Amino acid sequence: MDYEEIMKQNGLKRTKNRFRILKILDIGDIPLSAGSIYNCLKEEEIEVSLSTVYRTLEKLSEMNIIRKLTFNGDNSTFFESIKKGHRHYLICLKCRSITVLNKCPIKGYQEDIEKETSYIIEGHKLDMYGYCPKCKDK
Amino acid sequence: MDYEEIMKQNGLKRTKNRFRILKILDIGDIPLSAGSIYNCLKEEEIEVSLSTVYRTLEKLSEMNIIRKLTFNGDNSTFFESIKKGHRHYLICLKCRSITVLNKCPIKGYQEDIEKETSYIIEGHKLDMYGYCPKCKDK
DNA sequence: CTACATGCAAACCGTTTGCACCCTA
DNA sequence: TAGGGTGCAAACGGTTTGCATGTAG
Repeated sequence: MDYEEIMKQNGLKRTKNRFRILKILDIGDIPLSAGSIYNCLKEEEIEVSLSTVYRTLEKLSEMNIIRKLTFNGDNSTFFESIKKGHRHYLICLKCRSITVLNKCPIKGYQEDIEKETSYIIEGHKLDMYGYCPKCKDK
Repeated sequence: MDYEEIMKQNGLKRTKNRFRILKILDIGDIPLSAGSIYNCLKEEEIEVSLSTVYRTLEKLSEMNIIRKLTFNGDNSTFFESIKKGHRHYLICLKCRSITVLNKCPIKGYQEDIEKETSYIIEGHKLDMYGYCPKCKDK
């Protein structure tokens, strides 16, 4: 089901702003903060207010079209399209750059924890922290 | 090496406030926010300002006596003693309670990523998200 | 035409900082 | 008694919200 469908079903209007924000999140390969999405739009000479960006991101999160992420050491929230699938991240402790990791080593762990704790596990988040090739030598 | 030694070596004074905060972090078994530490102190009828709590936590983090943690969906930072060792967490998406998981499924993954990406990996963070036994039925 | 979307400015809230005073070593 | 520690209030920065206006359906 595509974005238009999902929006229609949830009674959301399909506005230019929403599609622009979705496009930015679809094209980029790393999670973006509200502020950097806002800056992308500005660079494209598109006028949107920051609050619209936040409100849009909130709506899209509620509709499970995008997901919110936070990382240790960052004071802002990041967003990425659900289409990116299940992934992990490698954060540089110096320059804060984000690298995507597609390999997931968890597998059976989730089921183990579910049995042990009687929780219903919805998902997990695994981030690696270290120094990227550019920063590690300095 | 104990806390006193570490503080002495870093030229930090050993004040009552610092030991009180360390004690709270040592006793508790789950990560705490600055605000909840502040409240603990209040309950013990100890007068400390919130900014002292923050400054202390910052110092202790720099000295690697405690570590900072952030979780998806929380807007505050959590702290725990390094003495707790390497652990993972299970966060309830409804009541936001935190459960500690001692099993770590990562092992070889870290080395694999190090080779693949040429990063120096310092550590990783794995959190599970789901619904706790109390919340899952509601 | 109606309900949702948006811009703007103000409010929010966790966190940080400047400054004067206090206390440990 | 010197230099770090602390309280208080103000500043900060990311995020949210109230309100009046704009626009999709």
